[in-house]
Amino acid sequence: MGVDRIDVHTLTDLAYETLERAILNGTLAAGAPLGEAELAGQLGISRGPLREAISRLVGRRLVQRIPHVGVRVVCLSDWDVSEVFAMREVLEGLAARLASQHMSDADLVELEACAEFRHRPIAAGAPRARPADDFHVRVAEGSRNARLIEYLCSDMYSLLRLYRIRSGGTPMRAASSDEHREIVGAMRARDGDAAERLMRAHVARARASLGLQYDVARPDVMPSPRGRLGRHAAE
Amino acid sequence: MGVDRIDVHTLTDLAYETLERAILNGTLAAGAPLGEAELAGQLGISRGPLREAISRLVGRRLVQRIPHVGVRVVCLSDWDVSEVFAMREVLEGLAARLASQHMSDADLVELEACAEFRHRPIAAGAPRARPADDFHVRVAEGSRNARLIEYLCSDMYSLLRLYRIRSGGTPMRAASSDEHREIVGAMRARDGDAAERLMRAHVARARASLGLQYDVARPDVMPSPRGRLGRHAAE
DNA sequence: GCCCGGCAGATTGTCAACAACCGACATTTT
DNA sequence: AAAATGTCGGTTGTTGACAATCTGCCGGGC
Repeated sequence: MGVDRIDVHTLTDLAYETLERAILNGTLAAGAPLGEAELAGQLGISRGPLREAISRLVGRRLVQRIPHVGVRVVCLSDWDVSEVFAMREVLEGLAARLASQHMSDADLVELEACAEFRHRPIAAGAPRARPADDFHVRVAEGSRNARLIEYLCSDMYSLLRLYRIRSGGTPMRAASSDEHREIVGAMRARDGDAAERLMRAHVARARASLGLQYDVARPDVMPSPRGRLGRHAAE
Repeated sequence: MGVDRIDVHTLTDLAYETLERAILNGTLAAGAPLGEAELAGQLGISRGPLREAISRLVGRRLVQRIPHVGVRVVCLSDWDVSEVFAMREVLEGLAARLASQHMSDADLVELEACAEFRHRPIAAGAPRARPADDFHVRVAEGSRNARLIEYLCSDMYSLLRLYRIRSGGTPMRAASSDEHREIVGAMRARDGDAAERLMRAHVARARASLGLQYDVARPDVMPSPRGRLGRHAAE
């Protein structure tokens, strides 16, 4: 085959990737304010590309910008996480259903091997963005639905990792691996309905183990912090 | 309750909103290339804020940027739309389930009134971004899940409208209203399971009426157009 | 002693100019 | 004549400086 196409990296791209990594890593804590001049100097670039990178993050809703005040990393409340879990439940259910149609038998064998490993200690040393040996990531990729993969792996898992960092380590339920194996069993039997049902229950139990409520009306008001970009969990 | 924060509009915000509207309107056709200098002059602003607005759109995946070449509005293939519909199916199912728990009886009466109207001729004169009298929008809002509402109404429906513009008018199925009424019936009975099931079937039928395949392996390769920002459906 | 108004400092928003790169055309070579 | 190569115009990427705005602090007034 020919040579791989060299992917040109503009400064904006570099800044974007660096910031994204820093946010998902925990280097930039949730709620932390981002000073443009400081960051630009730190990255060795001008404020222009940096602002474009930040704008891209705004579009992805990983950071919030208040005009003339500043930018800060999003801070997920328990409520937000609860909402994310509700969506994750049905989306992962869909992924499991699709995966049980699209994954080959060989894929499923590999998947079963991943059922054992649950989240390793986060933020340890996970330089690559998408650890492909995670069970849920594998199932998502097995769906063969690019948009679903993108949303689950790039948007949703990122947010949840952000939350886990904020609220300490991972609970790591013991029964998780068993549930994984059960899901794989349904997929091997090519039973999409069962796979979806089991996956939804699995995610629901994961949410419950976090002690998160659900089905409750949203308060809809948050006491906005007054002092210049609240120092929530920052610094 | 406190007062709503008055939202100051910076030039970047203005450009962002203008571009978003233009894209979802069809003024900027799918696949159309955006020249920075031209647009900046047209909006009466400098290239700086415009580029930030575009970056935000990149983050939202409404436009694509190729370094040193240019920016163009995303062009959804039938495949992409198929993928979106798969996600929409489960997400709207979730919305229906949640809405049947959260919507008041009065809300449901109003909702039933919306069951009749199906999409009016698009792009006619819909200046406001979120027509609140659409059945699906109402159901989404009834879920009381802010993230779900945001994703369905701002991201998903926008993309689908984009696609409808490209491929002519809306099919407008006749049975749609009946299915709507059936869904409302399940919600009035506070039967979340039935509401979810019916809504999923409803969306699935809508997809089928578009003649979209599903469950098929993705080709995964697209022959990249050669001429400087392919003139797909541009101009 | 507490509240209100103005001042200073810093940060963000915007702009115009410079540099780097890509696509297309004209030229040269086989 | 066809293919490869050099050059040119135009667009994008990046920078530094300037203007506008917000925050925190200080002083005066009640």
